[in-house]
Amino acid sequence: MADFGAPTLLYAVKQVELATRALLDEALRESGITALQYTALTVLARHDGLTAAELARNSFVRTQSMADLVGTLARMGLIERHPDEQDRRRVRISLTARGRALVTEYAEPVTHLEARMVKGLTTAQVEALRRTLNRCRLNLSDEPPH
Amino acid sequence: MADFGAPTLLYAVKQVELATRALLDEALRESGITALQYTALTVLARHDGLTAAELARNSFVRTQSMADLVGTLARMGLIERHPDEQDRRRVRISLTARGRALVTEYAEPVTHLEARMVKGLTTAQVEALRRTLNRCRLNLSDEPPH
DNA sequence: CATATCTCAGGGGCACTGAGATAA
DNA sequence: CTTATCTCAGTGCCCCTGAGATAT
Repeated sequence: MADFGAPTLLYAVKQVELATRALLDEALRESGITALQYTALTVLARHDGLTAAELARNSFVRTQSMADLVGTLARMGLIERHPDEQDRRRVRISLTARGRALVTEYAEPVTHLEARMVKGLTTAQVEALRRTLNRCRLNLSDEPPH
Repeated sequence: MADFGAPTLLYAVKQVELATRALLDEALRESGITALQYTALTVLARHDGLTAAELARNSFVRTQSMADLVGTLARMGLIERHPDEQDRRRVRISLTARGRALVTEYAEPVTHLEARMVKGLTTAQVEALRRTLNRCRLNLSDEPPH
């Protein structure tokens, strides 16, 4: 495939993300959920009881946007919402058995996709990529000086 | 900001892309275009005369999706479409003066955003990131063996 | 009162499928 | 006839703004 120039790192990141999203959407098509919805499920699998607002902040989107996504997953029966007894503004989110099964079912294809992405790179290069990306994320999360 | 776990590289890439998209959308808000539209304009700035189908393949989306985006940019007066004389199925796309001016106007903020992202990294680390991301993109573009 | 969470209503961007016209 | 490009029609997800209810 032609590469129409990747002059900036921002563009390079975007391109890799576009490619992974497309391939992940394709792999998930039969399940009826999108790449973004699957990603949200994996976050919940690792952090049971998060609220929609917490998920939103983690994903750099507005609370309302995350509420849409959460509502869709709830309608699909993949997550459950329970009011927090201590702070009744909050609604904590948990995976259902079906949601957990779906995450497990696609763990292997996702691992395979990631292996394809880093093919030909050394272990040291992969670890450097991971560390660097995490650093970039932190840099972008920081409040800019004012 | 809390980091709800980044177990996979796919997730780390997604997180960085989400953060950059959010900040770029914010910077571009006054201009009335989105981060994705701006990215398309920068690609056209560097590769005048591409067709919508070529842009689509480069962005891992369907021709129809790119046609929507191109139509929006044309309605805004940022690009122009000209039929190809040699192959009259093709419609070649060029930036208008206004489109070119917009790309130029935001070049500096985009550079600043990228500098913020890589703050604290060495030149060698930044170059390794660029090379690794480009390799990942190529790995994902390759047709998988069948 | 100020702040945080959640919800509702509305709008637009962006991706998809499917089908059709045109041209190589 | 097959293939590639572009367009139209319809659908749904995702993200936004703005406003309002509820709880801290």
